[in-house]
Amino acid sequence: MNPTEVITQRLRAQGLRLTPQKRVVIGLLQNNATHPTVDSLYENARQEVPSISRRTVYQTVNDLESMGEVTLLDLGTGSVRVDPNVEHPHHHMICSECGVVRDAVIDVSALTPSARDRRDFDVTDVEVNFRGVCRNCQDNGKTA
Amino acid sequence: MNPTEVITQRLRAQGLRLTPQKRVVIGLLQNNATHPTVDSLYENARQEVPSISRRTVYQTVNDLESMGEVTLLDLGTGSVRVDPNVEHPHHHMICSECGVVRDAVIDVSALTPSARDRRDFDVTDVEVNFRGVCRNCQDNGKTA
DNA sequence: CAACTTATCAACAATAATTGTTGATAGCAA
DNA sequence: TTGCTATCAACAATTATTGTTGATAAGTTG
Ligand SMILES: [Mn+2]
Ligand SMILES: [Mn+2]
Ligand SMILES: [Zn+2]
Ligand SMILES: [Zn+2]
Repeated sequence: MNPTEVITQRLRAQGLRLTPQKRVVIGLLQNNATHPTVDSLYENARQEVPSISRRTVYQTVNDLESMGEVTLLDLGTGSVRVDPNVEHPHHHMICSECGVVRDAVIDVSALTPSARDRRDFDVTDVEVNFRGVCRNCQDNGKTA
Repeated sequence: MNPTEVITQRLRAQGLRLTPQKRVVIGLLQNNATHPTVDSLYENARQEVPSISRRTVYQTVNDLESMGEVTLLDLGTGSVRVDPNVEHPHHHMICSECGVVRDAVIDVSALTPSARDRRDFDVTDVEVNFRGVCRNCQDNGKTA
């Protein structure tokens, strides 16, 4: 996502105002590679703005998505993940045990459905998910 | 998935019984490449067993998944899709407009995260989703 | 700075997919 | 046949997310 000053500009351009709640959520997302859920953003945001509601975090996150500042990932972990890394195309590794999501940079230029399949389907996006077990969960399994 | 007779055997081996409801759901899944939702299975099943409940369809589908006879796909379309094609590894094309899901057979052997990424993550499965617009939705858009 | 306009806040309720629970029933096993 | 136990299906609960709304507070204009 863009730096906070730029986002501020863009929000204003949309006719939206930069409230303290928005400021906090945006701050939490800057350089955040953890792919947080809305709920974890909410929990962290309340530390700074205790009165913030979950609804406001949803609103903010949806606004940011409309503006293209974040993408919302549905990776089958039960709830949406917020990804502020929209600059560098990438894919994901998802831990089946704990749901943690990590970035994976791979080349997908060779990935294409057969000509036959493409004839009836206009492909706009390719998404690769590596499913597996993260180091943490591997270690926990070892000691258990 | 296996032919109905084999599934029958395997159900019994699990201590499960082959009820009329299960029979209908299994029948609906045989050679079904539409990746139906549980709800669509339910709607079709009630035509044959009007008293069937949605819960029973969920139960049956979950039982079949535990037995490895189907896979349950969460593709971000709002509800789970049931895929009876477990014999041939394949991937999917998902229409962003209507949610229709089609099979796509591609080679993913070359798809690997960097050695660095794999060091901390034991990858067990690679999932490729082609997002786009199906022929039907393209045509509807044209005439609209 | 003051008045005005309007978006935002946050509480509350609604929605939708899925799972949990349970009394009655019905299908296997002896 | 008799009994045991899994299944049925109704009902309620759960969870993530969205809809609604009166009160508030932030921008804007003068
Ligand atoms: Mn990412
Ligand atoms: Mn399939
Ligand atoms: Zn993990
Ligand atoms: Zn479509």
